[in-house]
Amino acid sequence: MPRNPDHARHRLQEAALALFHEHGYDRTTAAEIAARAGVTERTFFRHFPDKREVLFGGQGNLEAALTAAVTGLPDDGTPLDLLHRAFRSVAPTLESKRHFSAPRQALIDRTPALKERELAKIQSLTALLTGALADRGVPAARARLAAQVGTAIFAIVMDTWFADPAKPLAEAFDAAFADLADLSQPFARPPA
Amino acid sequence: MPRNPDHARHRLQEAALALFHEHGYDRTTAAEIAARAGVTERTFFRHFPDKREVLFGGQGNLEAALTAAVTGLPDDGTPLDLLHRAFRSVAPTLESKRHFSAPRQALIDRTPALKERELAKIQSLTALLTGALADRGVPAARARLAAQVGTAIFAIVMDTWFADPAKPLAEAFDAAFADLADLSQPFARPPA
DNA sequence: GTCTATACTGAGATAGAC
DNA sequence: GTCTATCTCAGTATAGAC
Repeated sequence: MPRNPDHARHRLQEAALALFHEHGYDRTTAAEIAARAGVTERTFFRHFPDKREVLFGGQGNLEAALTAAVTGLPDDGTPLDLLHRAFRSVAPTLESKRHFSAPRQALIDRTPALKERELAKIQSLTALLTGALADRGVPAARARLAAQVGTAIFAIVMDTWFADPAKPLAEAFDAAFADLADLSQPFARPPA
Repeated sequence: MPRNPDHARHRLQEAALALFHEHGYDRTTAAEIAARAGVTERTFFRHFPDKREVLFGGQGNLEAALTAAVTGLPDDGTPLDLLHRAFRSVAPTLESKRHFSAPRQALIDRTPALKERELAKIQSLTALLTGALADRGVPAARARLAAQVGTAIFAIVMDTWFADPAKPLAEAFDAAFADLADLSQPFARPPA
């Protein structure tokens, strides 16, 4: 029997996304995914420690790109400014993958188990960005707060962009970071 | 037939925390928890939809208190001010429960499966606060951003407070919101 | 309360790449 | 020969169905 050493992982991910889309996450078994990919169930769990992870593997690119951007950007600006520019720098890449990431996100949003995993990934990104800011000399507490606020903005922008891709991502990031300032301004109750 | 179903739930939670502490989350089975609480495994899953949830049941009080605070506070101030005061209002309650919540949090922090669930609970709180702010007239996008930033601050403050309870929670909230103002100050002015 | 599907784990064997 | 990916077999625990 022929072995397909490097491609089994990728085939598993494609099979998983297709089956999840057809029957839903809960109604798709790991054995079914493995069968469509041409491997055994046990092989599935060697590539992915659990069923949720099959949709999140190979996502290290974004994390690496963002941390590299934060590390490599010119020195001027506040921590939030650094994150703002880092987010802008990955906007083209994100936009080029929308055809894949949008349906994937829709699936995640309607599957609580996957939503939990996504939140954990976001927290992992927050930790990486905290470290990247700290490495540049930002005091630990400020770095952490900035990273947390930054990933919160990132998540909101991505969510609204998935709902309506009309506005370019870079502009959405600009608007969201500008909105941060508005939060310090008062608001009025609606007329009764 | 047990006569105190409400107590069974509480006994299950206490048994779970104790066993998780003794043997770790992964190495504790739902059957073991049920046995120590004097009920069957089936009863465990009737009270909690899954094993993770046993540590998060009965946490609706905090969510209710925070949303009620946001809804009931006087009108003046920014969205972040509202959240700031809401957090301050629950600080005494949080401090009174530290003897229970601190070891619980330590267990969550070293158990990825529980950390995921906690992040989902935080997101649920974020959604509630977003709604509470929106009900007061804060525009939807601003409400969401404020709630997201607010819960990020809340999580950071709780984490540092668990690590070092020396500073009172109310003061920690004051300091964290002040730090946030520092982070966003450069963005308060329109770009040149 | 009972039964069962399925997610996940461990140990050992096999097959090909190097 | 080593190394790594895969398979086989046997098992436990969660969670949902009955």
